[in-house]
Amino acid sequence: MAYWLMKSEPEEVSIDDALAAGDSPWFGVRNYQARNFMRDQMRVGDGVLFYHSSCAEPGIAGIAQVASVAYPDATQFDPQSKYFDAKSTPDNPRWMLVDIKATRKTRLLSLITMRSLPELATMVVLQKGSRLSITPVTEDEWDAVLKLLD
DNA sequence: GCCAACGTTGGC
DNA sequence: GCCAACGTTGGC
Repeated sequence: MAYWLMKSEPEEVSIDDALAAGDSPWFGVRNYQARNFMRDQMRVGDGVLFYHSSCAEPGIAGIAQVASVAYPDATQFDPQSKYFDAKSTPDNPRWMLVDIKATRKTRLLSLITMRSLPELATMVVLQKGSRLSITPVTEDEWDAVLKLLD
């Protein structure tokens, strides 16, 4: 079992949206490293910290689980989508995703608070220059975050 | 809106 | 394969 932090812009998909939707595809990732985490390393049942980014109060807003293995992101084939990729074909899809199931909304653990806590200092998302939308979380970091959210 | 940091593209 | 130019992310 592994753990992850996944960023979502709440204007697009918030923790409330995700809770209402049930299992839903984590569409729109267009970064190879983030794709590779989903394609190669995620397993059903992995723990996910649901993070709100590009908003007034960025931070961890809920808990989720990986709910499927990887499969092609349908938005890459849709010319109407802002995630359309003309260089990708159904025979050779470039972008993969997993389904995510939100399990609960938590109080907001803000980025500012996260930065102030020594037990979270090792988190990849907090490293200087880090902007990956999906980052691995260690078991110690996961335990520390859940303890803070209790 | 700014801009640091990082990723991608494409000419050579 | 190098690397300059350009694009994107995302906090502030």
